[in-house]
Amino acid sequence: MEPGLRARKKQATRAALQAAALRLALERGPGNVRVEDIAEAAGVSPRTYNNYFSSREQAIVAGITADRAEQVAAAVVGSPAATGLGDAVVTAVVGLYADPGDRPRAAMLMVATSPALRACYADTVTSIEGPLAEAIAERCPGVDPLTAQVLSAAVGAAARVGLRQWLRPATGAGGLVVTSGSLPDLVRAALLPLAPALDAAAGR
Amino acid sequence: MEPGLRARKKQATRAALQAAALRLALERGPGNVRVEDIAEAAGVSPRTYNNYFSSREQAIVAGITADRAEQVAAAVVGSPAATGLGDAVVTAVVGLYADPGDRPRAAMLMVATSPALRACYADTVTSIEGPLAEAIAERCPGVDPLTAQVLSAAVGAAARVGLRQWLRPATGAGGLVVTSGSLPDLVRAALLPLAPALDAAAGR
DNA sequence: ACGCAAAATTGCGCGCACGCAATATTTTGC
DNA sequence: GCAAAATATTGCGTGCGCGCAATTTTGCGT
Repeated sequence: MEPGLRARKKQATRAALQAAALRLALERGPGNVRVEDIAEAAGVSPRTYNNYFSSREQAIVAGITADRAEQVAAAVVGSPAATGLGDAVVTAVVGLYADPGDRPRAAMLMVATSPALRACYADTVTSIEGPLAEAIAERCPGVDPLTAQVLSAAVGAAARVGLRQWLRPATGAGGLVVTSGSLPDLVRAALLPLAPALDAAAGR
Repeated sequence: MEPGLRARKKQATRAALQAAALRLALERGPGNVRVEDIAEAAGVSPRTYNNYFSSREQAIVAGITADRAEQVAAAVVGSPAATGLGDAVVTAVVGLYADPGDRPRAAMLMVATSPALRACYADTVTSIEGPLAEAIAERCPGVDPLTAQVLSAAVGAAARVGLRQWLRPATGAGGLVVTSGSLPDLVRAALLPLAPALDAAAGR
């Protein structure tokens, strides 16, 4: 059964809201954009905005991190069967942060600047946990569903730590090493300590 | 240097706010308590409330989960040196959820009922991550600080999953096993998959 | 004891999130 | 096609979170 007019229109307005939010935030700065503005730009009532997104920042970051979840899940189930679960997951997640061009880079800079956006952006990794858990369960039919959930939640948490580390504005004083490498490397480093747990669960 | 009058008074009003919030929430139900009420009960301005807590629910849950963080950290560094890091951490965290009496149980029931409180309660485990990371670093001087952070974040995430599982209102339909055991057992089960990662990091 | 600087409290105003009920639009069944 | 059921959009009202500036309280040196 195809989506139907209703669902398609819903997706359309959602996309319009995301696009409008991102555009306005980029050209005015995130602090100078009210929900009213976004709603107007998308041709919809302010109240309707909050039917789609439950915070002002959500639409902006949603415009950046569109379909992370499906990406990771697909990468995990699609990785060669020979590789261990740890490698598969780490590679899949790191793949999300390979630099994809120029427009996104400006967006990331904006995210790094605004604390509210940082927080919201970190929260988006939560959205991958569900699909990732399913992917793990599918790849390793033997594991307890709860274990799969736990592992994916742990992966999410680790990714958040890596993210946080990357967009830390350089604390200055006490920090011994402030040089944060490239994002993918940082995320990989953050995920690595979890590999033993993943492999142990996979190996039963 | 002892706290000084200033800091002590601050702690006093914070405690008063927590107590008032918890009391009012228990006797009226969490939905029927406005910030204004809590502030008034604590003899302070509504604006001041938000100088101490940044959400309406925070004061309530703070009244329940007082000094979790120090507890866990102490338990980790204080556990016998012979036990592996995995066992030490698991035991320490599980120890937080040993049933401590009757008043807390009523409070937990209230938390389980209100979605907003559930979310806020889950967020509180985040507060243990910092101290836990320090404790891990102290116990195993060899490990990378980033690794310590990652592991404690993962532990927090796992604990959240256990919590969520426990206070799930029984989805009914598709759930094969809805019988959730006791909270401590559930949390232990959730933490167990991470033990390999902890031990691996500790053993270098 | 006194006054001054630091810090906490307070009032004010703005925008946001959301429940609720009314309204408009789409889908379904005939 | 068309009425009815299902679902989406909107306006309104309430409470919340917080930046800002004025005011009060606290701590300390002399």
